[in-house]
Amino acid sequence: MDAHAGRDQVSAELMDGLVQASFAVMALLSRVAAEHDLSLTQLRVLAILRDREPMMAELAAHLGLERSSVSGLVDRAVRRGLVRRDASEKDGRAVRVALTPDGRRLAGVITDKVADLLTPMTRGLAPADRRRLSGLLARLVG
Amino acid sequence: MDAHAGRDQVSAELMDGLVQASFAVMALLSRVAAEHDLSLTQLRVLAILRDREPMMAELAAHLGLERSSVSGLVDRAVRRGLVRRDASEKDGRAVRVALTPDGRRLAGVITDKVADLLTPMTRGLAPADRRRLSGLLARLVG
DNA sequence: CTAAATTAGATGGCATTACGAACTATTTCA
DNA sequence: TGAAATAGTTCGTAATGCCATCTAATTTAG
Repeated sequence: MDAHAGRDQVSAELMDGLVQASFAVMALLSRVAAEHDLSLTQLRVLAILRDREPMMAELAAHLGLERSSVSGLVDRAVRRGLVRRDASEKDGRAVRVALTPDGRRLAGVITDKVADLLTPMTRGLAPADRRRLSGLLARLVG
Repeated sequence: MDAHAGRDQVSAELMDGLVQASFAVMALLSRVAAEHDLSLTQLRVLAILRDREPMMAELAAHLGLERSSVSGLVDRAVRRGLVRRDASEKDGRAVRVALTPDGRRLAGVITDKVADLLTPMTRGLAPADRRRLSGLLARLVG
């Protein structure tokens, strides 16, 4: 399409690949989330809490959301019994968010399901290519 | 964590890479969208309409949304002057959705901006690696 | 040591998003 | 022609996420 002789710009092909692959992955994640009556954000919360017990503000930072948005998010997760609010002992204002056993269980199930669904997406790639892709993506996000 | 000697499962590393890279790309897209007072979905609509003038139902299929969701989406885009609803001549019920000149202009600006922001993400990759990644992603989504 | 400023989080009001069910208008087909 | 199917819209509902505001606890200054 537009040539855009970009000095050092990402190529249109790479941009397209990244964007399309991302949408595909997000669609897959949304599907899995929906199967368990979760939003994508709730799914993210479970994933984040798998190896952290952050304060509300930290969780908000991880999610890239405002504190106020996370309040309601955590409310709903608590109502479902997936997440727990623990009062901090150091700071009477602060709250530590943690998975309940149910939440941890669900997080595991979801991880497995995502792997299940991601597998056919990578069908076209030989094992060596998968390893290559894995390495390249790691360097991309790292 | 869990070994899960998956017969042919996607590796935990690849899953992580794909998911994390996708979230990074989506965050970037959301940021660009927000800069122009658009939601991620509105941004997608503009991108889709760049090379199509679909019926409402086709647009819904592209987005993976219900028809009813797309009605409001298009309403708001029309109100902003980004998108046009053309009555089909073949079918008195059908509506063709198309970009207005303003919408097309904005779509172009956004594409450029996305390329701009994607570039630093790929800073860690040598040109050859970028091409490799591009090819691998193409095969992933293709 | 108290008063002011800061911080953590919650709350309320708002627009958007997305869904499903019900509705209208136009085809299509029997 | 009349019944069924189809294209979109509308309506009611829940969730998301923002901002501004509020409360309570903690720091910092004077």
